[in-house]
Parts: sequence; structure tokens; C-alpha cells
Amino acid sequence: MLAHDITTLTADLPVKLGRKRDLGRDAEILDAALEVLSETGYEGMTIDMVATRAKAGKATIYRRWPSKAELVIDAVACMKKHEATAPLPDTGTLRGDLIAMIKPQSIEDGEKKFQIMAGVLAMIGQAPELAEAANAAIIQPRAAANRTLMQRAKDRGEIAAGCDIDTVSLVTPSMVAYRVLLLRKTVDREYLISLIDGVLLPALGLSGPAACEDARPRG
Amino acid sequence: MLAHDITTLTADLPVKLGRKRDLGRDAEILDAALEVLSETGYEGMTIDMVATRAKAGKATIYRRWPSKAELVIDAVACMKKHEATAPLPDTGTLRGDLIAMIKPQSIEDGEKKFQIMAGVLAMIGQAPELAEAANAAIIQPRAAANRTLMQRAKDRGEIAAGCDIDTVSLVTPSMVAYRVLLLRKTVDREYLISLIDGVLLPALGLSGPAACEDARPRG
DNA sequence: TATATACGATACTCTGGAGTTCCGGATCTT
DNA sequence: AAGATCCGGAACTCCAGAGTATCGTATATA
Repeated sequence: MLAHDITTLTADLPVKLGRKRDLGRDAEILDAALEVLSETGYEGMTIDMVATRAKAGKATIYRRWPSKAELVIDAVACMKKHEATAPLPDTGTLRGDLIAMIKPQSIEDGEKKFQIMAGVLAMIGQAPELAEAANAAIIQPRAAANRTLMQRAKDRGEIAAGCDIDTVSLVTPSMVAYRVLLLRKTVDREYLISLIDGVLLPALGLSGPAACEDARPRG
Repeated sequence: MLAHDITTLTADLPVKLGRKRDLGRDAEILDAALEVLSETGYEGMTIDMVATRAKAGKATIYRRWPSKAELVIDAVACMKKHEATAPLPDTGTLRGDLIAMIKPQSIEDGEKKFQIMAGVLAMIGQAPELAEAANAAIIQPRAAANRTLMQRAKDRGEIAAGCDIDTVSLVTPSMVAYRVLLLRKTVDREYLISLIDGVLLPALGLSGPAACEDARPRG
């Protein structure tokens, strides 16, 4: 009797009636949104496309997100979560570690993410939190991996203590973004190695293969 | 008599009647389009906005470009033309030249161009020629200037012959794009100098200020 | 069982913007 | 002067897509 009155009166504890919301659908809808986003960009993407791709009804989507913009922001932010957290390589040399990072899986995964970034970049002006989400989900994980490998190299004395690791670790993601988005060229193993040997290692004071070594003036 | 018949019959030589099209309006409309583009992005931009900004009627715009997409492509492509072709510095050292390139004017001009790039990036998938136009108008001019300065340094023996100038000259534009578009930070003199001393010069075998020199293992 | 909510599906409303047409006036050729 | 084309401006058509409402069904509580 008393218990019944409590459950009836307390509005701050909504004893939910009816069928429960299937939380598993959230992830499926977000994944579908990311797929469509990478294929068509923000403007090209429609809620109907996402609903069809996720085998869901529009109402189900609008029951969970108030607008298309918020759905997209959530989708980009949630990319960060399903990361294949493979353990970092440890070959003993920085060059070995960096090259061991080049895997077909990570390349393909990366191209899709950069496509998503392109589709979302235009609306970053109106939704600054989207910039933060995209940065955290796409660029920072790669930069963080590089930074860790470089810090190890610094700790073992392979590179000098004065090197600007924070900046150098961002070189590869930035250059890859430029190549994918504007040059529209594929990012293959060869290109990544040319970045490592032509920019990264020299910038950290390690010579690439025979570069900058023979002709140094007044060594 | 004969002449009159010819002008009447030859459709391939349209002897234009009536008021002539004011060619000067083209540039004004394209400039207005670039302004709106940098402020709102492709999707946010409307033809009405461009018309209002250019003090023109919509009909005038549609008389010259068949669609919004073609107007934007033309606008981006035409950025390349009005470049302030200031002469490249020649201070005698690569570092001096690179730092002499840092001018408030080029920084401000650059930020606007990168905003345009962001606004346009999303629709590159549907209009690949837009990627080429944006690359040629925004990235390549800066990369070309860097490349020239670095080539001079190579010719005078300041840097080694084996250095990958083509790749290194793209580092600054790529990193600046990342900083402006995703980090949404300003590109100031300090940041550019940190790029020069922390990445560019070391990558070309020149030490920045005291970096990577003292702790080199087994020099 | 009765009630309440979630589901997919479909039909619907409504709005913004692309593109068109028309106007009065200006400028060109003949 | 007459006809043709331009101009800026404004009203117009048309449609895709955001967001809403409804229906039949499924699943939860009481």
C-alpha cells in the first residue's frame, strides 16, 4: 500500500513501463551513419539512408537523437571507442618500430576514417565539438602511437633529448590527410616508408638510407 | 546584299545584338562566392547570399554559370590567379629565407583559404576536379615557394643533395591545414618558427637551435 | 489481462533553397 | 527609332529531405 503510493508519486524515479529500448541498436545505427557519412558526406547523407542501412525505422533514430547533426556528432565521437588496440611493436630501433606499424588493415581503416573526416569538415564551423571529436577519433590515436615509439627511442638514447616529438608525431597524420583528401592518391606502404625515411627520421636526427650524410658541408 | 545573307545564315558566327555582358561582374561574383564559401561552407552557401554580396541578381549569376556546383568550382579555380606574387626572399641561409616568408599578410590570407578548403572538401567526392583546383590554388603555391628556397639551399651546398625536397616542402602546408581546420588554433609566427626549427631544418640535415646535436650517440 | 512503450514501416507535413520567369530600365547594333 | 540582350530585383515553381504521426506488432510491468 505504502510502496505502491511511493512508486506512483515519485516522478524522479520513472519506473518505466512497456517494452524496453534495445540498447544494442544504438551502435548499429551509429555504424550505419559512419558508413553513409564516409560515402556521401554530411550533406549527401539522409536519415532515410541511415535507417535503411541499419534496418531501422526513422522513428527509432529520432527517438534516440534529436537531430541529424547530433547523430553525426555522436557517430564521430564513438569512432574512438571501437579501435583495434593492437600492441605497439618493439623492434629495438625507431625505424623498425615505425615500419612495423604499417599494416594493410590500418591503412584501409585509415582511408575510411579520413573520408569521414572530409565529409564532416565542412560543418565543423557550425559545430566546434565536431572538430574535437574528429581530432580525438582520427588524428590523435595515430599521433599518440608515433609519440610513444619516439619517446621510447628518446629514452634509450637513439634520438636526442631536444627533439620536438609532439610536433614530429603529427607529421604523418597530416601528410596522409593531405594525400588522401586533396591529392586523392592511395596511401601505400611505399609512401609511408618515404615519409619515414625522408622526413621523420631525418627530423629526429637519424639519417634515412644514405640521405644527407655524404654531402654534409664541413662535418 | 551577299554580306547580309551571310550574316543571317551563319549560325556559327553569332553577331551579338543588344547590351553586352559586363565581364567585370564575373570576378566580383566569384569573389563574393569565395567570401560566402569561407564563412558558411558549401552547403551553407546559397546563391541568394552570393547575389546579395555581389550586388547582383540571381539571373545574372545563372546566365553565367549553369549551377551552384560549377560556380563554386570556378571560384576555387580562380583563386590561383589573384596571388600576391611577392618576390621570394634571398637572405643567404635557408632558415633566414623561410622565416622571411612569415608575413602577417600571408598568414591572414592563408587562414581564409584554408577555410574555403574546408567548406569545399566534402563535395570533392562528387567533383574530383575540385580537389585539383583546391590543391593548385591553396597548397601548391606555398609548397612551390618552399621548394624553390630549398632547391637554392641545395644548389649552394647548404643542404645535402639526397634530401627529399618535394616531400619536405609539403610539410608546412599540411601541418598548417591540420592546425587550422581540426585544432582550430591560429597560425602565428611562433608556431611557424617551431615547425621550421623543429621539423623542416632537421629533416634537411640542418640542426635547429641546439636540437639533436649534443646527445647524438656515437657521433 | 490491461496498459504502456519500443519496434519497423509508411505516409504525411513543412521548409529552405535551387533554378526559372518576369519586370522596368539600361545599353548595344542596325 | 526598333529590336535584342544585358542589368538588378523580386516573385515564382519545384523538390529533396528533415522531422512528425500513425499503424500493426512485439515486449515489458502491474
